[in-house]
Amino acid sequence: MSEKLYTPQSIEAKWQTRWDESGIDIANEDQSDTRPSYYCLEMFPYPSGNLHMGHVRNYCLGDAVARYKRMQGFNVLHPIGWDAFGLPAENAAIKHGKPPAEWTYANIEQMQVQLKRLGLSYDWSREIATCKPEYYRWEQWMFTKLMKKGLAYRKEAEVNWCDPCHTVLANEQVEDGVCWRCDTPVHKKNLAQWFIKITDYADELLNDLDQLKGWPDKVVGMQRNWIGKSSGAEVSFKVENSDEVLDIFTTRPDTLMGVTYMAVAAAHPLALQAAENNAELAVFLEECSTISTKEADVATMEKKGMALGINAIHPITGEAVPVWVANFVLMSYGTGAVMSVPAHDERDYDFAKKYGLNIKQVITNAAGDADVNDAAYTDAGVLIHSGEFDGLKSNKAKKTITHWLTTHGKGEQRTQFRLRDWLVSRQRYWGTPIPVIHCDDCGTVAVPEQDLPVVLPEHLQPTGGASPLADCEEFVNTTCPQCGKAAKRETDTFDTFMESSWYMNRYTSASCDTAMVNADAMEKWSPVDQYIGGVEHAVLHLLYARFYHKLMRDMGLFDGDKVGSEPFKNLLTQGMVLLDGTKMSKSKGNTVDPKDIIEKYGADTARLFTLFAAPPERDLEWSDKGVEGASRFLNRVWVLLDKVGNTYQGQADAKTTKTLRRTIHTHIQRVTHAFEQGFAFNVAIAAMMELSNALNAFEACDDEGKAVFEEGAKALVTMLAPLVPHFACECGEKLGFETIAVMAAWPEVDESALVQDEINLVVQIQGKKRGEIIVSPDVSQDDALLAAQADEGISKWLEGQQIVKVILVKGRLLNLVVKPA
RNA sequence: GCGAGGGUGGCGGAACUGGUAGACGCGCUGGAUUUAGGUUCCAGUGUCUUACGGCGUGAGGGUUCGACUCCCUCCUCUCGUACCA
Repeated sequence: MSEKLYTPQSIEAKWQTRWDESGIDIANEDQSDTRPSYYCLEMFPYPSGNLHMGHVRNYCLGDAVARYKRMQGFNVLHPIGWDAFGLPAENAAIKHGKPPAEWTYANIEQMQVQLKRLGLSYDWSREIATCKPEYYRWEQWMFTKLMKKGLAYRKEAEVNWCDPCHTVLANEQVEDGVCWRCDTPVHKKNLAQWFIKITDYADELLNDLDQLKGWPDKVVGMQRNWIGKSSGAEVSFKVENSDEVLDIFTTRPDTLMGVTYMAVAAAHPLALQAAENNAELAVFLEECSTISTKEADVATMEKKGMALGINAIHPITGEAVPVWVANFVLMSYGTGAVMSVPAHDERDYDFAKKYGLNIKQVITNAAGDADVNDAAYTDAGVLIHSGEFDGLKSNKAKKTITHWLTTHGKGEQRTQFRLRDWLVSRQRYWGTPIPVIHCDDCGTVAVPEQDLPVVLPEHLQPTGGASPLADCEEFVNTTCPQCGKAAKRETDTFDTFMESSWYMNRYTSASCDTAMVNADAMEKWSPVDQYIGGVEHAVLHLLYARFYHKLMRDMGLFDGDKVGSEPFKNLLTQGMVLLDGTKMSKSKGNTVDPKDIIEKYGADTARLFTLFAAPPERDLEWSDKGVEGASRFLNRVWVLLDKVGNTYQGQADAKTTKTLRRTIHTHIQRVTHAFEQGFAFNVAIAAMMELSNALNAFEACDDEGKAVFEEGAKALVTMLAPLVPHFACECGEKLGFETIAVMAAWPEVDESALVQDEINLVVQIQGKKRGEIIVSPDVSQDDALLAAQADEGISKWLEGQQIVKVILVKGRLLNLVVKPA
């Protein structure tokens, strides 16, 4: 018995070696290759050292796509690399006392082996690691160009600061408001930081979303909301007894007459100034500086505030309204100040109630009976208590009031984006050095192109305190490229989203050492035809990558007309891998190690299960029993192939043979359709299982039967090839395929095999199924009705009833609407 | 808080543009093979009901000849929320 079983351990290595030797996974750059090109990309991994099930799922999906497209006749680019900079390497370095570089390179080596065991068809000749100077030098080059264009600039921004550790903490390193290492409360601190002006591209990033027909609607929607274009007015409030002006943005200028106070951020200059001779206020501002910088925390915390003791002058009425500081106003958003209209904004309403501030209703509903006694009235409506603007509807009032402000020099119509400029500097060691030199005389100077790359020293050891780069004299000390005097290098590094924002383009030209990308290669491969990765990247990574692609285009690195302005044509966002309903994670201890599964069942079983257990975009619940089921299926197919060429004593007459052939071709059609419709591999596999079951139930008793059975077996093996490539190759060899199964042509549907002489037509009465009739596929409504009335099981439902309506859905059902006669 | 997505048997899921709900797999039950266990094979398996049949896709309402599918209200879970990647 065991001899009959398929043994993955012995065949998987064999086929992996053959694929390697034949070079079938290398994307062909040869001009003479006339196949259309197809670029399939999975989000590259962070080299944590261990391949987890999330990776396995991601790469099995991508490999199935890449292999399917090769079989469809495409010249496929399917690259892999490493997103190698980042915080975890520094954490590991602190823990193990080894430099992050050492840890990272060792992990990459380990994960290469793990990936290869899965039998993924990668073009390893294009492998990149973002921590290598030959990669990040182009990122540095790009940044210096952006500085020249004025698209990169320096500005103060808040960071999480830990005093004892003397370092900036990532949000992830702040746990319940204290430092993860020393438990000291974290507070905010301002630091000069580098930004890239993504807001200059906000409109294009928004408009080009319309091009992304191959993206899930949800991702497009999330990006649209993230960019958050809104129109409204900028309004200037004079500060009483001062030359200062408080500028605010509002989407509701129609409620301007209802302003009863102003709110500014704790870090706002007006607040800081007022606190200088107000001890109580200073304490409050200090308290505000300890709250989280996370938007979710800011939005859900208790709203607190304090009067600054100064007033602003209402631009229209000239009345004085008090200026408050409020912990929910963010300095990083807009101007760090807002006008407050408690009558028509929920948050302002709650705040006003809490602190006894005035509430002035200026909008009412059409009936004129809306009140604000218990809650804010936030809908649009008609203006009241608004002087000359009374009686205007909200929409009209927005324009009228904005116009009034404009003509009086106190404001103007403005478009505001929720999107903020991209803060790209990090106060960390393991990242791309920002290519800038600080000179006492010349200021901030970009490193000239010929001096790039600024190479990160890889031997340094982080301690958890300040970046070791700052203490590395041979790195820090340099000369000013402009005046030649002694100067210091910037010791901040780039956000790792910088590296992952352009890697998809670098793969097209991985070995190019004269430019960031090669324009011809970009034309051949870009944009990515199919991008696959986790939905957690729906906004940040995917937005930054879209932005970067446009930056590269505008830098003239490729022809935008030929390549296009978007880097990813189609996007598949895969779900997470769960165990017992929660995400598999090391910290929770609910992981399944892919290595164990591969050792026990083979890579193909692991691949088959992850593709079968859930649709790609949904979360996948891990099931050991399900894995066994996948393994059983492969065994059943393996045994099934022994029947090829054999004749049995069955009753497979001509009709049964014809039915089998129809089944084979409807299933080729269904599998192909499932592949084409969003890569629904789970549905495709179910259809292949059905085909396998149908073949298994068939016993050929003549040559015709044998031939059809063989046709079905070959189609099944061919369609399995993108999913379980080792298994399919071995089966293909067994069946005498002319080429190895993974290079075989995808089976084609023979339309003539699909034709049916008669079908089962469902008969419904009042929409409920009451029976079936056997009719010709193109039966007329009248004939179908006669056949239904002639059927005993159906006609009993028609006794004493009058048929008032007949609906025939061709090939599907007949519905009779009746009423008592 | 805000933004987005999901909820179908005991479980994972299927159902083309509104047209037979539960394909396929897991589990379970019974049987065959086996000294036994495992494996493998065969049959059954939404639920209530003796049956006829009724009821069933998170809850409630609506549109329709017909609703898992479209509309409204609500509940709930998941993801993102800008220094994790």
